[in-house]
Amino acid sequence: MPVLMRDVARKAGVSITTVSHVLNETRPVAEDTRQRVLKAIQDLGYYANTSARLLVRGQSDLFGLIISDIENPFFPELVKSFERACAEQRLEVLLSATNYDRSQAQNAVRRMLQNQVRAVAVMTSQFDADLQAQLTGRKVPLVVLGAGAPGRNHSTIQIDWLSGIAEAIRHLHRLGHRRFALATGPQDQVSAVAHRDAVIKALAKLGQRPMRVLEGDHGPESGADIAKVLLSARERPTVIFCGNDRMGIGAIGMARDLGLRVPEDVSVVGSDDVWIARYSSPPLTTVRIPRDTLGQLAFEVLMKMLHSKRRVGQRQVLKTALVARGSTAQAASGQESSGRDIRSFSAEPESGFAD
Amino acid sequence: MPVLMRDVARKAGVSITTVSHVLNETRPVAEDTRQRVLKAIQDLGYYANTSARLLVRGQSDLFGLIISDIENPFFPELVKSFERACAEQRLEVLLSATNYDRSQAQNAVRRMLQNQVRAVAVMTSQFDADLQAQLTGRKVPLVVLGAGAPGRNHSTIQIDWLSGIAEAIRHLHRLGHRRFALATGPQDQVSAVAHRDAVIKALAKLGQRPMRVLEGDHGPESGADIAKVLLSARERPTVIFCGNDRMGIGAIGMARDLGLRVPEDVSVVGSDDVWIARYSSPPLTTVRIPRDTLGQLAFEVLMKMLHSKRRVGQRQVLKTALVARGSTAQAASGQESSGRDIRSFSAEPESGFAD
DNA sequence: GTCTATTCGGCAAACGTTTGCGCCGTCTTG
DNA sequence: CAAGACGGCGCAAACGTTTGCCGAATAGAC
Repeated sequence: MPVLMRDVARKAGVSITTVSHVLNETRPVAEDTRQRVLKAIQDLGYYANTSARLLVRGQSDLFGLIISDIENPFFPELVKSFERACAEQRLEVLLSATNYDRSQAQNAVRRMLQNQVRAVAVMTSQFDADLQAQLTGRKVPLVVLGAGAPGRNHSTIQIDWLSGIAEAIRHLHRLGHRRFALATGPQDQVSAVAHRDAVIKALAKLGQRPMRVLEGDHGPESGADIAKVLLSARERPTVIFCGNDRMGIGAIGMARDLGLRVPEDVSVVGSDDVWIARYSSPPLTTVRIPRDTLGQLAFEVLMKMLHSKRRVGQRQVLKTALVARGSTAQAASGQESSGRDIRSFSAEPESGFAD
Repeated sequence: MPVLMRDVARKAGVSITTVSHVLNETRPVAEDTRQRVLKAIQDLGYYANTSARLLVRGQSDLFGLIISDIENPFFPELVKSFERACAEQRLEVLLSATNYDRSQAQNAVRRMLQNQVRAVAVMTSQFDADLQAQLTGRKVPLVVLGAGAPGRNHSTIQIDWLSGIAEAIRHLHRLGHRRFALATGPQDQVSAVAHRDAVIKALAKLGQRPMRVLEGDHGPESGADIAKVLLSARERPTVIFCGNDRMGIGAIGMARDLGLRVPEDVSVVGSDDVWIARYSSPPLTTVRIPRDTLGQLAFEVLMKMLHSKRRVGQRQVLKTALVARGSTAQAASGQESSGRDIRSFSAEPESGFAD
């Protein structure tokens, strides 16, 4: 039983044209007429039918946001900051998750196109050139966050992992750590590869190499599994550098289960700084990526693309930063020198933990 | 530059009618014609314009879901299970968050109505009778989760806090605990009140009363603040029973900061069983509310309402259950008898921690 | 060969808005 | 008092689909 504009018009004794103009403030209407119309709208609880409006306008008030997984605590904060930025311009957000599945990513794109979003921000690995092209081909401004090669038709906001990770590595190095192990995220995700490479590069700057590199799936269980392997080996690392906070928390839990103390026996570093990192025990040292800024920035980039004639892609870089907390400390003495000269450990990812 | 049905029709050499029928499988089309049309659709990358379709059909393929806050880790799992249930019936989900704000709740309702959702599930305290009426008045099937008085025009799925909480209390009582303190969520939220009442009732069954009841805001900081007050008092509780897991984790952190051991010196219980509860240290004992079932159930209730002529509201109850983990243990001896006869402590909420 | 049944597919009207165009009074100006 | 300007508003065409109705063509029955 929808209430239509004509109902409002009849009740206010005007034409639907006038109602429309009152609603959209798109041409002056005499004050008393205006009041009558507004009253009728109130009384009837009228809302404009979005479909009809969209159909004739050919343009929605929607910005799209495609993420990997709403359950991954990395994303909600991003979603919120993006939504906040949009809300300020009276824009709404159409959210879609890929759940790490290519076909769901395709589905997300379809949703965006069908709902005629004005622009789209994407942060997920399941987003190949084809999917990008489906959007850019329709002239939909697109910004790819975190991963993504720069292209002429879309913008990118890249995460400068190196800044924060180098800071973390220097910090640990100063604390005497020389035996670093790496628990990476799934290496079929661009961002996880970027993270891994940054760690290796930062280590290299200090003349170090990771003892071992093991691949997980970004879930806490995989962090625990990897920690178990690392910590039961003959030569234990003094630092486990994890691909995200959830793996870090899993690693801390496993260390405790193995009777080791964190950070006295082993330091653990996470990545992302999701809220829980502050409340684990010990609180997790991590590399923060500023998600509130990220959402805001993504929005601004899209706005700029919308308003410029030449829809050329921009490229931005967002710095990360070390957040030092309780899960890292001075290296246990007696180990710090022995690890100095590591010879035969591979820096290539080993398998066994990908999902 | 949208691709329209007429583009497809021209390319396939048929009328738009035929294209439509191919698309919707709404009347038989000769196989070769069908193939030509499908090919054209493929080649052009055509997607039906949702607005136009909606406008004529008068009905969308959308189910609405209104939650409080996407950053609250309670909700993502609910969202996902609801989405999964919908996806199986080829329905999409329109998600809106109130962010604990009445005007945003109103906004969410407007979105639902404007997008002509078929049905709506709501789980947030910011949802009064007026908002409900706006939906039910438009004959939109509505199910209210968790809180909500039953009504004739909408369904409810209530959370039976008592089942799980009583289990937890009995468990703790058997372990010798007699000094319970309560860290509740904000008491202007129906669900937080229900939770509190259930705890008090479960205690009463065993002839106990809470030593103190302090009100927080469901955030970890408030859990920490409350723990500080409780644990620095002369008479310490042996159990802090929290309104949700985040407060529980905050409480554990504070206990550690105060030099107390969990669970040896004080047991902490959370509520909800969000994923992080498993990975705190010690892992948090909690009262689980089955969110996957909840989303599924909400969907089924809505479907039933849609398909029955008389849109009368149903009422369901969902049981909770204790999940015993490492944050609870035997009460410290020497305290367990002294708390036996508590006299003068108030069981009414004290103020000072609401946001 | 005619008639009927059946298969296939097009025509055009709706869906609820927005908006260009234009009409009707009233006010201002000389 | 004539004429132009202007404020206030309505008419009707469009937006891209879906779908009831109908026509054309072919096949089958007699």
